[in-house]
Amino acid sequence: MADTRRASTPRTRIQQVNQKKVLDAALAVFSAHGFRGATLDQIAELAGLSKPNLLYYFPSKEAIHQQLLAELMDVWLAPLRALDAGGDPVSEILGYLRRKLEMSRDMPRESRLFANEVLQGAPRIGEGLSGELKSLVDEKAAVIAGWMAAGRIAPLDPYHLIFSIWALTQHYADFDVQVRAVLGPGHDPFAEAGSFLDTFYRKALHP
Amino acid sequence: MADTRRASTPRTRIQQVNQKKVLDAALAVFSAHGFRGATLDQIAELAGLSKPNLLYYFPSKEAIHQQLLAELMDVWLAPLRALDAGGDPVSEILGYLRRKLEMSRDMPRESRLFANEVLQGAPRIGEGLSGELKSLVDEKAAVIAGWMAAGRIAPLDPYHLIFSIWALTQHYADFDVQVRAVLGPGHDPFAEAGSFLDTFYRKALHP
DNA sequence: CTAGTGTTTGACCAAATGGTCAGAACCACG
DNA sequence: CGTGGTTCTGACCATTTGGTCAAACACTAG
Repeated sequence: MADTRRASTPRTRIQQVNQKKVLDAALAVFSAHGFRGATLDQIAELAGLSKPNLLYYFPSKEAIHQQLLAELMDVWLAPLRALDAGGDPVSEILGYLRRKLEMSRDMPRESRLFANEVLQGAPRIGEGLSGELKSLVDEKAAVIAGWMAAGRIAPLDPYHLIFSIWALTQHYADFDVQVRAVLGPGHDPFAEAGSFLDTFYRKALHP
Repeated sequence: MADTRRASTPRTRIQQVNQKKVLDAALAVFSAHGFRGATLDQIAELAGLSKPNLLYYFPSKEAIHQQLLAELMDVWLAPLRALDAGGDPVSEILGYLRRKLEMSRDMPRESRLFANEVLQGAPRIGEGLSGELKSLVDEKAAVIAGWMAAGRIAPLDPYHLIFSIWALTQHYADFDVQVRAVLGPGHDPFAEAGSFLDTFYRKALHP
């Protein structure tokens, strides 16, 4: 019976292993060259599989890309989800900042995959942005606005405050080459960014 | 005699006009789809020329892309060049911020072209980053460090301060779709960003 | 062992794409 | 007018690339 190879439900150990190999290779290639710039041959070679074998596990290039983005969305939003309305405002926001920066440091490929997608107009996750993402941001922006109204942190547009955290942290992953080129050798961009951003936001948020 | 069609020295009015048409079309297509994602057919059609005719003016796809990047570099660095060591520190930095934000608003295609290039590891302008760009940043970072040492603005890492301005302003061009999706309709992202960033930096820079 | 299912591959295909070329059309100028 | 350079095009080409397929191979349950 035809087995509509669905990546979401691996049945064999081999399937599990190889699907993981493919997704990992695809992440590397897509994030480095963009969707159009990536080729199945590149992905297959990096995964250690033949191209037809790769296409045995995923129905198409599109499908691989889509699954990567789908899996990424959850991980990507986790730090913001963790922002706690009951915590201390400054600690919560700085904590979010720190978690996002750590993600840029530890998952730069994922960051670039996302950046590539949004740069090109988010053709494959447009709904994700105006749906899941917007809902979450609306919710957390309200929390932050509450803190501001209570005078616990400086009054700022909460949406753009969140945007600023995205921009500043993702910049270190997405523009890594540029940052390193400008700083020159002998620097740890992420460590430096950590303390810079901490000071920066601490001052900006002070009521 | 063979005329090595060099885009840099247009001889005829027709050459001038058509080269401009090509570059404009190419900017639109490259910035929207990345280098590999763009096709000569797309560019030719948008420029209103046939593909062979397009290749009469530029020797290759690469050449078009390279010229766009080369021309862009100057424009891109102009705002930072204008940062005046003799001016008032806060005004100068906020002025730089404003000029960069205006560039994001008025030249989003250029911003995305640049972002695409750097995202993929800056394969075509790597030297530009560690040469021209680094020199300029070194110079201006020293100026800012001077202001900080004199206690005229808060002490912060000047390099990362500059990075922060890049990140925050370019974000509104490069992630425009995301920003608009999250804000929903009825917003002017750039206007809001203008006042948010002004307040934000004013607080952060205060000694 | 063996049958049946899951896995892998070489050979192949159609479409897309960057680029070429010979010649036609156009245009300015003596 | 006509001549020489400039501009433009249809036809064509080689390569790349996403994807298919029949058949070979491997593994495991009975």
